[in-house]
Amino acid sequence: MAERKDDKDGRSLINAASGRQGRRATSYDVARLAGVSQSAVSRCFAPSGSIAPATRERIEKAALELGYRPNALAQALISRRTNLVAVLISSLTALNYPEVLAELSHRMLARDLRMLLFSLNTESDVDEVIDQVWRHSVDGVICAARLSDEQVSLFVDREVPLVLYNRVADRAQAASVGCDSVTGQRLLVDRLLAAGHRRFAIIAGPEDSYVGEERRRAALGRLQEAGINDVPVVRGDYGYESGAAAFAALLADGAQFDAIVCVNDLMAIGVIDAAREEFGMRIPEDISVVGFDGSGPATWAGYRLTSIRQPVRRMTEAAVNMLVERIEDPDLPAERRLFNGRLIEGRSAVLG
Amino acid sequence: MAERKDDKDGRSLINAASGRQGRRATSYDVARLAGVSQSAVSRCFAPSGSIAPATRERIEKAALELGYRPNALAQALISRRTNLVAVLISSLTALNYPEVLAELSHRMLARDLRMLLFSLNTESDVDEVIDQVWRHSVDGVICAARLSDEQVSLFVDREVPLVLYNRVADRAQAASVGCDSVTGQRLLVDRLLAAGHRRFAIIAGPEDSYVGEERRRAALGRLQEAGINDVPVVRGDYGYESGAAAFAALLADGAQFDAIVCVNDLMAIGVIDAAREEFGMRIPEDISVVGFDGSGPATWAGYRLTSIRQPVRRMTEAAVNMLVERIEDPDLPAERRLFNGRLIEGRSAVLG
DNA sequence: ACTGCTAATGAATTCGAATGCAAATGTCAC
DNA sequence: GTGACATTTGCATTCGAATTCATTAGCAGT
Repeated sequence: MAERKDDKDGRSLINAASGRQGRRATSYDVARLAGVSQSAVSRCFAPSGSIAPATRERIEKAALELGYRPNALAQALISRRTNLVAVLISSLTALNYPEVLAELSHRMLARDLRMLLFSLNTESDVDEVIDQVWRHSVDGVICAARLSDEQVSLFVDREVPLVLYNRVADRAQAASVGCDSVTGQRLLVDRLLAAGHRRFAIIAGPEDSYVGEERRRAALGRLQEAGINDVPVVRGDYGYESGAAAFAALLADGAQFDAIVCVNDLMAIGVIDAAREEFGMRIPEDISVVGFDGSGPATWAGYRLTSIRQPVRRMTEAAVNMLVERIEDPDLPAERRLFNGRLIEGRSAVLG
Repeated sequence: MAERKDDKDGRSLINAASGRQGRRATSYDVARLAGVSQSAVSRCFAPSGSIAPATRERIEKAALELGYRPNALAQALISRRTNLVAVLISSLTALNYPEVLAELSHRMLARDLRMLLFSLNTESDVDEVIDQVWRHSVDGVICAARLSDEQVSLFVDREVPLVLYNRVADRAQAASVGCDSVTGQRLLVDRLLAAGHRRFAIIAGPEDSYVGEERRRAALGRLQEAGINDVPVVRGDYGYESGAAAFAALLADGAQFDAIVCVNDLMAIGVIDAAREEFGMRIPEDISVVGFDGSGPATWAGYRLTSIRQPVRRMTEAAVNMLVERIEDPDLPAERRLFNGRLIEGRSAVLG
């Protein structure tokens, strides 16, 4: 033991003397310089530590001098709290993805949480990513990417708090936030009905997309309520090109419609561009187009897309809040928080 | 609680029995079950560990049974290697930000690195973020956000490998990757000159933006070579609105021009939309507009922006490579790698 | 002066895996 | 059978901070 201490003394003298080559200062270095024990240093930096004001001052002075900052790894290891949150997000498809990420990042920083980001694309990545998340002992996970029920269960079984963003788990129990598709599509469809539209088409997302299917069903449901059936549906992959392709497919099929409901903005933009540039149509005079998300480009003067703006700030805030609650009390039951989007009255649909 | 499904194969039963408090299995647990020492378990999972095949098999079986995965925190603490890379990125301004992030994420995952993401917006955040980065002992940093020279020096002094993305440090030494503004702007300006344009305007970025100023100077320089001086310059903030506003300002100033060089795509799109929708102009017939980045929306049929496509894949690959090299050998000298962008022949500029 | 109490402090232990070193085992040659 | 040698293995220590527990100092009350 004494030998160990001497060893440390020697090294840190060199460290202090050269000031350059050294490993970073530890709480022991600070303790020695301040003439206190390592425990005192730890307590000085802990919010609940009981320390005499004079001692605190000495320690803070020494810490400043050595440029000491507590090592997050060591803190995490002993306290079983990493302050890390894994954020899983599927790649670029969504147009509001940068906004969501930025909001999450700031809210998490404000809550003293750090973001471990994983961008998923191919299905094969997921299990590898989940393994990494597990190995890093994150305090929680926010997932805005497709997750199978088994994968959700993995988190539940391991008691890792999980909040799903804009999706839900089919059978497994998981907290989630979302933007209400039913009221959103009702606003959009009612808007189109009021404008006199009676012949609709829908551009939906992939079958395995939760929000896509929800929005498709909601739109179809509302149309059915209004006595409109046999609405043609084409599926895209949420991408710009797929919107244009879906539109072309509708035309090729000889479908009759003067209003198109797209389940996201990017496909709606693809539709508008294809209609205008490829087929020489005018929007909204020839066809009304509506989207969903209210993302940046949707508001551009070139599109002025009629859409549902997701309350991203409130949704991300809710996601982080729900996660923090579940980190502090892992026994909280699953919960789903649904927010209503706001109708953006653009010019991509004729006025009623 | 503890309502696990013991139906499958008894594995979860044992798992539940041994770790009923939810405590995850450690190398000691595995060692005990396999009848070996903790060291053996560690060696079994280390790439260089020397283990008898039979022992390895026993350990792997036990590990599987307990769902054991090495704790990244403990590994990092002892080995002084966290496999964490901090990525600092400034908020949503850049249109190619999602692409950059996705590419970085995948390349890092392939290199067994995890991404700690910080999204910076206000200048005030930065020091707080740098502190967090330091406390987490990241192996390196990739920065695509504004960093003062002092802040760069902080990383250099602490010997944290740093690679700057699309920016350089003024005086401090730091590795960096970028897209060459000079050749890029030369391509664009030459294209406009060949089309017969002689009256130019430039929409630049904020004065404190490195790439913005570089691109502004490069465009002005090339124009000067062609004997064109007195080019009006208006500054924007890289945002869509600011492009539109800058265009309106140019018109209000009575500037004479038929070609506009914007230092990024988003402002160019703002210009096009303002010209078309607000001022009833036709693009490119009335005015040619070029951008820089080659981001997604720039290729949309509604814009078909003539622009310089940054080789994002190669740039991110280079950034990660340079960082890994410097993690493995911290004494490597600073280095700057510049890539040439590719001219995208859009339809926002008249053909030559 | 002595008891009783609180606040401040330090020694020792802990988190979970990696590793230097020594011991044990095994292999082969002579 | 012995010695030389390579391969496995385990013990003990290490990384850096938090925390428990026991101790001490400080101070009021009687």
